[in-house]
Amino acid sequence: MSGQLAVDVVVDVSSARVDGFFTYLVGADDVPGPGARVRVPFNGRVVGGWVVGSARNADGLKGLKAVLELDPASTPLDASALALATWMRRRYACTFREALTAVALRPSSRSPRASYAFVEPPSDSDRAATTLWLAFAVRPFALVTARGVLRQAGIAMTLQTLRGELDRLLRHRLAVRVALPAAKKREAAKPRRAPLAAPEAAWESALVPATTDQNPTAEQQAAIESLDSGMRRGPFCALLQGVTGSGKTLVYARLIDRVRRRGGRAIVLVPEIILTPQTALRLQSAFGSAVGVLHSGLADGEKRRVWSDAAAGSLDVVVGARSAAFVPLPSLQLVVVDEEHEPSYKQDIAPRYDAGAVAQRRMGTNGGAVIFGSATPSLESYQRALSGDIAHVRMIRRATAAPLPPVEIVDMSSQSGSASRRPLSARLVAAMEKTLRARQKALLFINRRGYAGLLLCRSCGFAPRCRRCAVSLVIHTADASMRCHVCGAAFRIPRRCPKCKSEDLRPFGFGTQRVEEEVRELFPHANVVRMDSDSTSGRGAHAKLLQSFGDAGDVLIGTQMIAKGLDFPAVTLVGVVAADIDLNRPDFRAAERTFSLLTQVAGRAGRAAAGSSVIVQTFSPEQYAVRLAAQHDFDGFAAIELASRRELRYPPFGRLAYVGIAGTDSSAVSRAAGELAQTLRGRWPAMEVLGPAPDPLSKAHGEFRMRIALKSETEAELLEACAEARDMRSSEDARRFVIVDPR
DNA sequence: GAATGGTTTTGA
DNA sequence: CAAAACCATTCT
Repeated sequence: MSGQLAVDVVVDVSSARVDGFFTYLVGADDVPGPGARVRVPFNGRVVGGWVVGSARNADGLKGLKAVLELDPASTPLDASALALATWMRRRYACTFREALTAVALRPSSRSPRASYAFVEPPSDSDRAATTLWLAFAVRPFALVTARGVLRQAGIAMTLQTLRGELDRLLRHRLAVRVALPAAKKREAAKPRRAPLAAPEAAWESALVPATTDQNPTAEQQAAIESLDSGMRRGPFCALLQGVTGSGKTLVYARLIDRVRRRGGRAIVLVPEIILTPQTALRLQSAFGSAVGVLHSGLADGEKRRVWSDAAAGSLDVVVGARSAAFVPLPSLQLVVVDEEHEPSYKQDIAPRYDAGAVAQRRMGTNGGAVIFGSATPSLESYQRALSGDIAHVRMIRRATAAPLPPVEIVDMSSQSGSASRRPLSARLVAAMEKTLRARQKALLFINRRGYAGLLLCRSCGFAPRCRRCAVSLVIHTADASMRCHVCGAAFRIPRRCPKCKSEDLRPFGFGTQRVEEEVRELFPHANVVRMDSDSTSGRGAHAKLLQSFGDAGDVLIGTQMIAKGLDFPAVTLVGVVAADIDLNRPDFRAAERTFSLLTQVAGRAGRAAAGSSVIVQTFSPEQYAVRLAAQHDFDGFAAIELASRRELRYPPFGRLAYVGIAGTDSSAVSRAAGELAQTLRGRWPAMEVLGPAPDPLSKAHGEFRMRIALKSETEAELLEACAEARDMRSSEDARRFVIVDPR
């Protein structure tokens, strides 16, 4: 017996081709445990990696290399984190490494950038290399810097070509790759607390009149007792379905309080980063400094601090977006998923996990509880609650006892003549007049930013589209540009039609900017605030706009970012400018999304007292999602929607996955997609393989996109097919991505 | 993804 | 004829 030991390591190399672990030798006196972050030699270079599993005897294993070092800076993952990553890998058809980067605190995105350094002068004949040598003979340089120097010298080069050139220098041993010294790391940086204080204070005064020390209503109390008794019985999962304004946050706070008294800890997930401050403040009023905030918007250092505080046990509650589902809180006993129907809980890049499902997995294995809260649950959760798979607790009254506001539908197709080209109907304008005269506030919701959805040529029907993304360019008046909302490209608005040279170009379809213009014209004395991702780009801009609306605003115009979580008691009128925008999206969830959006927006009205109203403008007044949202009838809507889902075998009646194929060569993409679909059909005759069809986003960032939909009765079959689709060899110039349980 | 080694292409 | 381009294979 040699006594030599070995560990299995997942290398931090981003390719599906190296998914799995590799075995390395370790010294007997310095054995890294499972979950440790190490550096290992890999194919001629040094890469990071995670140890999975414990050390074992290396006898009989030949040709192994040795672990170089243990990363002292990172805390090892515990066994449950490793188990969670293992589960994610299969569940979301991602690589081991992708799963681990989600479960571990994501390594700094600004890792020391690899760069180059000369070791010998290049030959005189190579002009580019000689130029670089003159500039960087003795110091290392980065790719981008090199390009700058070359451009100065009049040598233009794409990064791609430059990379090739530099790689050639490496091959010829004239240069080496080095890691740039981590001098730019902010060791000496001041804590980033101060700039955060002001916006948070704004939230407090504008939006958080209610703390959690109010007395629960009878209905809230009943919900608390029922959920708590379920929680005490072991692993537990429940849907808390409470109408907008029913006071779900108070219920969460009380449950967390009980968990905490029993020595447990809790995570509260909210759908978006901008919603964390208000939730955190409410919980801080109850639990003080035991509450932490964690999301991807924090600076690296801050993130690290919260993460380690949580792991050390000095936090009892962590509030955060999606990624907070992984915080390593010891004795974690409760995860609250607020607004659980929100699609943002699904991560849209690999690993494409769903934070709610992750929470459930964590609590299922740890014996804790998950509470999904929503006024308009996802049909998956709702069906599970109906079938008794998870507990179902409802709250049908608002905590303030204010009634849900009446909703009036305005049929925009009956608007005649010039009125039909304006965003606001006479009915909505009249209601706004009345509201403003009473010194109350109005909120206008339109789910499209910019001025107009497209520019239309009246003589030939041509509408400019983004060449890289195949979507209409949206008109923005602020800088007279047309912008692609997929890739961000911006163009000047043409005076004449690029196709037929006609000058009769007209904006078509309304956006927030157009609505703002209209409102300013109609109500010149009103204080108008517009909130969309264009007006909230700066740090704290979001909170500042809300503050100013709360203080002196009359009309708030915005996209879906104003649909959630706002609580302005003075808002007595809510107008939905165009309910059809989401309804017409080519997605099986279009109706569900429209229903929930309308309900959430309507819920912003009259939270304090009676006498508020909601006006919904639509071209489809009879559509069931619109009609039933207006009647506040979730059950009625769900019954219709579930019946149609059942018929088409869409979730929750069967499992769904998309396999996407993307590439710059359109025919290669469709050939690869066709072959893949055929192979899948042959391999899985019982499974429904739909397509390939063009992805709803048929072209994005210059890549053509196709999509194959997989529908299956059983999870095992679906996941196996997904893993196969991902791993299948393909010689084509087409990349593949798998989305299990799309939202 | 990146390195390696083997094969084909290309241009003075 | 050798450098460059291409391509498949492998990584412990």
